[in-house]
Amino acid sequence: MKKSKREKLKAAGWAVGSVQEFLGLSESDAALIEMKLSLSRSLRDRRQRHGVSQVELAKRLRSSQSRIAKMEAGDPSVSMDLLVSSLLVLGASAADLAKAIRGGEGGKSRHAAA
Amino acid sequence: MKKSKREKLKAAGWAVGSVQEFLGLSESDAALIEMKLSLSRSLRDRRQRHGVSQVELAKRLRSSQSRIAKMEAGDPSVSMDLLVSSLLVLGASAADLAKAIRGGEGGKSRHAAA
DNA sequence: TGACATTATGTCATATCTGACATATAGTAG
DNA sequence: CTACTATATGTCAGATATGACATAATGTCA
Repeated sequence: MKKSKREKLKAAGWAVGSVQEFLGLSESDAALIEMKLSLSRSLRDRRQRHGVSQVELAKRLRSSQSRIAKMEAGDPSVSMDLLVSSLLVLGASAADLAKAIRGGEGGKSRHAAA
Repeated sequence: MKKSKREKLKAAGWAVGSVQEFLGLSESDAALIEMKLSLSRSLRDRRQRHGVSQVELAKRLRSSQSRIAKMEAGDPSVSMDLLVSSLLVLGASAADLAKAIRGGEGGKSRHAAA
């Protein structure tokens, strides 16, 4: 898929949502990126709701704090596998994942459950 | 996550469904693997329904026929990113993806739509 | 202010994934 | 049988992702 474009996106600072428009990004490339961003938002939400620090999550994942940070920052260098693994480790179900992929759960609901 | 276990799984021939049991596979590792298998089944289904050959799909993805075959065979060497990209290229929507991840659409419905 | 916890950013060696290629194995038609 | 198309399997050099590490922000509490 040519990673260079994703790098450019990151560099450009871009507003979240509807990524595509600004460079010749194919329909499906854009969709994939938005999915990953949605997952990364879900990850931060879920981690915080569970009161887990990045360091703690890194331990559970046998990864490192810096990689968790990159995940949550939507860094292009993180794979979908890692994002999904992280959510699973935080107890997300397949249904939760499905919702996250759709873009659901992105914003903080005002009166969220624990 | 230690890829070695996945390799073993592949080597063992395993029956599809409920992968976990047989080696000390963590709950979430197993879930990830089952998700990927579900995606690979969806991929084959969708590709065939669309009457697209592996060679043709490879072209659209700028990948190669052998990689498509590996994807559909559930080879441990394929990333979730690639599986998802492939489905997207075949016109799958986020909702379709969500369903696939859940394990939905695994079996061929007898009177499926085009 | 300082001491501490948490998160962000950058770099790098190594592990893993990827496309390409060769080749094998069906299946089908002539 | 041959020729052709589709799919499977193995290998490998090059690309990308990964964990680890250092270090910089940022925040909090006294």
